[in-house]
Amino acid sequence: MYVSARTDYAVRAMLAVAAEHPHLVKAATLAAAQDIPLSFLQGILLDLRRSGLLHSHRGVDGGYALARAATEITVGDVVRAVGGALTTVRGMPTGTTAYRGAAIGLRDVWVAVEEAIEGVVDHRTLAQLNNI
Amino acid sequence: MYVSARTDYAVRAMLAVAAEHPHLVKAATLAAAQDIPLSFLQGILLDLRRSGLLHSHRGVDGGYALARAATEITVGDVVRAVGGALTTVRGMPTGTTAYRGAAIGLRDVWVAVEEAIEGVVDHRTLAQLNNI
DNA sequence: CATTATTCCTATCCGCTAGATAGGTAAGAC
DNA sequence: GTCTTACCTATCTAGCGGATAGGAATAATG
Repeated sequence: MYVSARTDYAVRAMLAVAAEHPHLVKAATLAAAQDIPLSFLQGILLDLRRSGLLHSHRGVDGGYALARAATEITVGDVVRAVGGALTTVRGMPTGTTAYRGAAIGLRDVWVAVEEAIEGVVDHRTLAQLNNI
Repeated sequence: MYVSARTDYAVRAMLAVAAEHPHLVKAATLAAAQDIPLSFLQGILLDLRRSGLLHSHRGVDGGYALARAATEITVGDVVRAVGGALTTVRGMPTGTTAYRGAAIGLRDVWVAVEEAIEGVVDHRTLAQLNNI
């Protein structure tokens, strides 16, 4: 059970952007505030923009802002935006793997794990996390 | 959220061994039955033995057997045996990471995710999964 | 309108670890 | 002693984490 650096960084960056809503925040500012390698962060921000979670603007005083309200974005949305599926087993989405023999029942365990994770991340919005 | 190949293989191997309890099962038999690379599986079996989940025996008619009853081994036990901590974020155990600024609340989310996963894997025994 | 500074965007390269493989060593049964 | 099997070590490969360099778009300024 492993949460990748890419996923962790993505949620932290989204929270930092949400805290400044609706103002634009520069990638360099996010990198410094959350201690994230800038170039790596830029690739993550690109994924978040393509997934429709962020809006970007170039030029002087450019930066990133939330594409919709912080109350309408969950942690699960962010995880799926940068990682594809919420949960994977050996790189494959949970539930697509074919088990056989004594391991047939294992598939249901991984599915149950995924549902348990969904129960947490799909009910935590960025707005809730920002109200410390 | 990733389940590594190592973890998936470990649980499948344990289920295959449990199905033959209390007879010894050879590593090559496990590899063929569950379609796991033999050499990779041998390293996993070594971890499971060192963690006290398996008992091994060398020589002719050697192999592996459960160290305790299948009713007393959970999926969580196996996951922890091969992966160290049940859940990690960027390679660090959940709860040990230090967040700051707008991301302070994120730690509690990952902790909640870990507890949700524990609720599943720590209540599924090998015996339950073998009774299909 | 052209220039320029700023910023997002893209492509490429490097180190590390997991996944996977092959070969050699030690222990138990006959 | 010989065979079989677990056990250990070394090696190869692909992908993630991270760094560097440059290109493309935007807005301010003269």
